[in-house]
Amino acid sequence: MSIRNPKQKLYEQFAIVAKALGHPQRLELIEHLAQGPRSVEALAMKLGLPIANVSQHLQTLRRAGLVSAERDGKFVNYRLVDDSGLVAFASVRTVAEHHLAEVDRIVRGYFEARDDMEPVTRQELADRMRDGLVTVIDVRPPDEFALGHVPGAINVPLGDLPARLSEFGKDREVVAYCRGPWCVMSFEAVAALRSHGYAARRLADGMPEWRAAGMPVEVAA
Amino acid sequence: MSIRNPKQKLYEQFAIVAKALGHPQRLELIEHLAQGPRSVEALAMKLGLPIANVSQHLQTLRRAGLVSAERDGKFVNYRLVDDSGLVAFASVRTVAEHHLAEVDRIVRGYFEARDDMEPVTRQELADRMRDGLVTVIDVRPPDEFALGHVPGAINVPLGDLPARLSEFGKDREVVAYCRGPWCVMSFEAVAALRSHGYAARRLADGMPEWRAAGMPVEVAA
DNA sequence: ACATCATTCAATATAATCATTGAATGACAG
DNA sequence: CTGTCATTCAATGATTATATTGAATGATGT
Repeated sequence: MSIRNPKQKLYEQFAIVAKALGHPQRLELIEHLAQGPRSVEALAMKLGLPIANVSQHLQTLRRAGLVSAERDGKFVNYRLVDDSGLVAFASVRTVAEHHLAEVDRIVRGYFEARDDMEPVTRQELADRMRDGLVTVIDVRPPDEFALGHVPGAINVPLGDLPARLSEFGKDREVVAYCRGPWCVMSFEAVAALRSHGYAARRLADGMPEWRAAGMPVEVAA
Repeated sequence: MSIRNPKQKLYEQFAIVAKALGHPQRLELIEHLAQGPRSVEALAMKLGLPIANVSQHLQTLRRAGLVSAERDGKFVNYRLVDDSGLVAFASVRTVAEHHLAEVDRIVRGYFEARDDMEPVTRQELADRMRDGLVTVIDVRPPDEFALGHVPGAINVPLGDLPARLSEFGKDREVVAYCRGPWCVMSFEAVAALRSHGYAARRLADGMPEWRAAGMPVEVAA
């Protein structure tokens, strides 16, 4: 039996955090919780997973200090304890973006040409919105939109997009955003818009990053 | 059989990176590689692990895009591909520091009073060194010291410390640093120095962070 | 060609993680 | 008190990660 010295014990603690981030569905849970607090059931619905399974993943995240739980009547609401989990997620994502060829391959699947996938930066979007040059659409579900969105953005859940194409002019660029830098709904929205002849691009990241950058956020009344 | 959509595929890629960070000994490997490139054997020696085991861990890190390998004669030298892996490690560490009680407990084990463990910041150390107020010791092994150290620091490997206590004056504060923010050698050095009546503190982080901050680095001739 | 050395590979046993199921808990409403 | 509902727990098999061993590979020097 190996004696574990303090160094190893410390590293084991760090590894607990990294391990908690090391499962695709826990990452998805973090992304959803970044939109706002949610009950176990709500999260299970969003991910399309059994409740017991989600409950266990949430407890793994809690043991890693990433989320906290608070009981509210029959429900238990989970939330991110602070931004540090998102920062860790973002830095992991950065490694994958820069060094895993597979990520490139997946993203490229959405677009014909490489320059088509160049996203709009936060600042660029803010400037162009001020000048009235763009239509901004938030492709998340209405409940997430209600918890906070880019001022002036229209809520067009991805499923509704085909039926609502006529709302947009082909002369104005449409910028789509959703939950985060790699939330695929905005990729799909842009791909759909383009296939119908609209000029469309993605915002480089999503709502939590917009909020974290100190940009104005509009909340439903 | 589940069909994996692009969203899930993306998250699986991110999870590969996080999973690679999710093992204590792989984190230790990263910390060592942050000092400079190393062969498999050299790393195995430093960690005290079988070579085949280290080789496999390194390949996990390579598949995650964190390290790269280059053959040099009989040896294969591994190195961090860039700083992004260290950034990810640092952000994972931040979560653990802030939210895992166990980390606090381990660190506290080295010190009697809480304020005794307050570390010296990089800038504070630079200022006080300029004024000639402190003795700086680098407690890493000589080979790591040779690859780059704080200018003016004395190399006192942890094992040699007891025999070399007389080199320091009890009127000058001694600042110890090693491989990174949680490299326990500096904790142990400070604890040892204090138990012999010296005024000692730790640098808040280690060599890689000092270098990354653009501070001057001295390399052995 | 041969021996040597660093590394990787392949095979194995062990351990940890994961998804699923059904039962237990804790809160609320009647 | 009873029934209902959200969540957690406990137990299970299935999958995956890990450590260990010994053999295979690839480069070097004689």
